[in-house]
Amino acid sequence: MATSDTRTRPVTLRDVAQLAGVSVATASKALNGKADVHPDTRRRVQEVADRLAFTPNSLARAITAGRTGTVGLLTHDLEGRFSLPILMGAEDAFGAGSTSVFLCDAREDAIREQHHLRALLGRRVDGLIIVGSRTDPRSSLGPDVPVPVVYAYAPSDDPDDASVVPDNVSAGRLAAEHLLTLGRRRIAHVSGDPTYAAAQDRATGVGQALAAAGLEQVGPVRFGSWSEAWGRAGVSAALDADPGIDAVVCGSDMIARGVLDALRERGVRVPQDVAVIGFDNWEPMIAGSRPALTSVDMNFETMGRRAATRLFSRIAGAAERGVETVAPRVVVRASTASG
Amino acid sequence: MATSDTRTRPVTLRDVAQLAGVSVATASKALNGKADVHPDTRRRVQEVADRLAFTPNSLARAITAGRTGTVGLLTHDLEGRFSLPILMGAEDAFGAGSTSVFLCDAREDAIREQHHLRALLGRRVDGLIIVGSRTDPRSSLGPDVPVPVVYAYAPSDDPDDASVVPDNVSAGRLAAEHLLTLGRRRIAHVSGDPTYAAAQDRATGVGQALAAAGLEQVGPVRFGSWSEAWGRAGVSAALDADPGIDAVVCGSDMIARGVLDALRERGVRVPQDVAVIGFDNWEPMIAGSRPALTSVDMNFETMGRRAATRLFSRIAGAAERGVETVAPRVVVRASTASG
DNA sequence: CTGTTAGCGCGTTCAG
DNA sequence: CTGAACGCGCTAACAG
Repeated sequence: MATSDTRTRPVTLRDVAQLAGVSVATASKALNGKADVHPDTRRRVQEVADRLAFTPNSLARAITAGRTGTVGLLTHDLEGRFSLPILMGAEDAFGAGSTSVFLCDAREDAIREQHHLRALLGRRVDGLIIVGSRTDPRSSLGPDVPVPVVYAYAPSDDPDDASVVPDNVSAGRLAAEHLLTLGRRRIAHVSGDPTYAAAQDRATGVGQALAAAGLEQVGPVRFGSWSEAWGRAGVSAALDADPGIDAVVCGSDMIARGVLDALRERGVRVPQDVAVIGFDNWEPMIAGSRPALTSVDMNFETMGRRAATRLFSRIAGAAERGVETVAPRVVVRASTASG
Repeated sequence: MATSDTRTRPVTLRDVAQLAGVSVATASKALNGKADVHPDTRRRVQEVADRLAFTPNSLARAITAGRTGTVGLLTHDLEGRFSLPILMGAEDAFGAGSTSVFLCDAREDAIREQHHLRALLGRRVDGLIIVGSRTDPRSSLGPDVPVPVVYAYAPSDDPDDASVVPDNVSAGRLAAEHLLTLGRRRIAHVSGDPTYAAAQDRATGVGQALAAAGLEQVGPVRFGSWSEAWGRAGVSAALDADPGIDAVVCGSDMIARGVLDALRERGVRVPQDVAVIGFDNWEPMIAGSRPALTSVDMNFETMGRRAATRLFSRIAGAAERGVETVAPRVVVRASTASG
């Protein structure tokens, strides 16, 4: 039957050369746009290659080139909230085609990380992007990895490594400044798990902005967990303590979602009575919120692009080290609409 | 120290052999556990390899082996809702280590798909998994792809291809049967975009279960969009038309989330007055819902494992063709708790 | 302009 | 038990 040739050996350059009646070297030069090939010859070779659907074997090419045109993306972010945008940014930066990305999920497990690391190095990736699951510094892979490494989202604890991280302090500042711009003066902050650097950093940023405006935050930062349930509970506690609150900074969009629900149920109007802002600009949370939620976007795609770009520089031999932050931006929606 | 040469060329088998004072062949045999090597020699080679952190070059190995130990996962699912669980299932099935996965995002774009396809084939992947963004059949890559292909989530329109898809008809049936088990008899169905096969299939399943129980659905299937807003609007319309509804099947967890909110705001108690069930068991939606949402899990990870397993069979030469469905399961939570 | 030769890193014969 | 030689697919350097 037709499937007899199931294992059709892929077409090689040799096949093309043979059918075009030239040597492999000539065929190679013709297809790679090198000089010193007669136009006619080039065209003929090109034609045959197309007809045979010839795909050059990158592996063989890699042997001599010394580079495989492949990078590894080793993530610990199970759900892909950070790693997918980063992957997309990286794909963009690498320019479709010349570089491909191996994605491995280490699931917060050092053993698995080690394992994938070996697998990736064995496949001779040209470089590695390591994505953490929180913004707290993580242990460096060390200087003995034979390829350049860039850490994304979670920085390496070794300042000599290259890291690209979101700027949560700026994000906090931006959030508070946005509320201040609207004329809000009695601002509370309901955040998530206080063991997360992201929670602390955002709180720091909020504090800076308020201090700069000569204001004090209404009540302490109410830390809890990264959940809607906590958002509901946290804002209730805040309102009970200080009914005069006119804005709430929420540690994440999920928390904001809970805050919005609780406010609505208490009959507090958003944004007229209280303005609400979240962090992450996470579509699934934003989409259903009432009113539509203003949020600080951490620009993960940019982070991916930057990580990829820095990795490229390092692959090319540049020194590239230290932590680079990615500036966030406020996406304004109804929950802080002026008026 | 050694790190002076930043671009430390990866250690090759030759290096190991030299330092161990043996030939490459001996080193190879020693490290690969082949017979006919003196135990002492083996140990010495092993030691040197460890000391040098030698990682065998899979690329070179692939040359002779004819297989690269690499598969491509080409997805159109931007957000990773399907492709990430599938990736994880695939990683599991491949057994950590021997096989790595190239993940590419084609973003619903045929050009990009073609492009990534070439890149993957050029890297000589042993096989491909193609993940669609909806369960509607997609055009086959055709028989000319030189490696085995398995389609996941979206089946190929060519029955000779191998596909692994969620069983949405069963899912609909399971959902309705679950409600029937609870004693609910007046069941409405609020679903999403009717152009999606998933919406139609789930509706079909619901209809089958009701018919089998000798019941009629309360009102038509209310199609709309895959959004919370539509969930709120849809259930309101349903209730206005038929106040006696005692259960609602929701086309997705997002819709269910909207339905729950609308019911609560109307003073309808869940599950006492109306039971609610969704589809997908999507954690971000489930987490914040009040009460906790019962949902039909489509078992994406299983889908990934099955896709990987079938791909393996095909790589090994098996015939493997046709569409395989993955059975869903109901995850019961408070929104349908009995009592 | 084109063909020949060498070699990349590794596994695999096949002689020693 | 060991080592030299071959080949995988391709490109670079050199001859013609």
